[in-house]
Amino acid sequence: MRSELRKAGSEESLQPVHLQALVYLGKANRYSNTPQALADYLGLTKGTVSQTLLLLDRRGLIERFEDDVDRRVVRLRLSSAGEQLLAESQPMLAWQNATRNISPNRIRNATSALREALATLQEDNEGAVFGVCSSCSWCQKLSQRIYRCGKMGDRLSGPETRKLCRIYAAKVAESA
Amino acid sequence: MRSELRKAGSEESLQPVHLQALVYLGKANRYSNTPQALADYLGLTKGTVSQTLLLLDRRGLIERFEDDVDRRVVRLRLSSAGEQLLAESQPMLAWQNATRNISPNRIRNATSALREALATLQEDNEGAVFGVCSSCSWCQKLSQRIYRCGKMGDRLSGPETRKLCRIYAAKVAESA
DNA sequence: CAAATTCGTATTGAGCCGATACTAATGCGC
DNA sequence: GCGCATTAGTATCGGCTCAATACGAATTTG
Repeated sequence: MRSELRKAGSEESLQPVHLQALVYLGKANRYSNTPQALADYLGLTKGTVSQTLLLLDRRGLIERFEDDVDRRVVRLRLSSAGEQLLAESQPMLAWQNATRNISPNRIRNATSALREALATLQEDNEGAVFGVCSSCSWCQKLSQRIYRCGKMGDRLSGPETRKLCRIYAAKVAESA
Repeated sequence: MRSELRKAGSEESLQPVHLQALVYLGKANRYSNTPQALADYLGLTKGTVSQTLLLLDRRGLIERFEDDVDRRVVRLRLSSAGEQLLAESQPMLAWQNATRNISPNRIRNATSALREALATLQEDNEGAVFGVCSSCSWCQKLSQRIYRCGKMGDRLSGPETRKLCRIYAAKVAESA
């Protein structure tokens, strides 16, 4: 994975951590597109992440804009150049390819086991727990296409419930 | 994982990569305890790894000695201090704990799927393929406790067949 | 409104990392 | 035996990540 990331990044002369940041920003929902959330996700300090974002901004790969409500926080978004770079280099593609010889069923089973292990690991670490809305205990389905976050009280579109959130709360009573 | 490794290392003021190197050296068999093998394993250049080893040597965590046959190669071994540090910090312990709520059967299935994905990934990368002797196609069982590496022609003890090898060749005909 | 807290930034220093150049040992062809 | 290419490892240099610290600005609390 280290080699893979370094190779993918070197073609654009980006460091591994820059690619990881871009990947994250491409998946972060409205509650999670801030420098602090990215720092929690990457396990780095906010100062370090601030430097990373400075670089990505200079390269025109992300856009930064103020939050309307709390004018301290900065919202982050992939620029079109950033999305294009991500689509071209596809750092995760190698992993998808690596599973081509494995049956979908085994992949599903392995994925769910790993997801559980990750949740436990994150809890042990008392670190931020990230997850997608669709498996979050706060997520409510209002109608065919409208969801709602019970924690924040906002309505969410279907696509947004497939994004990554920093205030994720795992559903309990999964397995013994 | 990044946080975990950084935290475990910071207690000894070691960087993540240093711990990874120690973990590797604790698992590498007689064909794989060289700087070059470590570089392949970590996906770093030999020059970079040379620096890492210099540091680990200064700290007394590893021992370096010449190979008898080829006097260019350097053999690496954990010192007792290195083994102790590894046993205390146990960078992998967090992962084991994270799987405590998952049934052994699911863990086995997930592990085998991941192992397959890793092999495919390594082949795609044309990188070094590492694996343990027990699942290597070169490994022959001579008797109850004696094995043999068909590639190198050496006899191997039972414990050694559970170590990590750089000249690993995956068994074919596993699944479609 | 003052104090404490939180989000983000700027700066500094330690140290990883790759690139390059180098030495030394081995193997190949003669 | 004697060049030539190859391989294992080291030394040096510059770019850059990263944590620590300090700071400014906005928000919250009492």
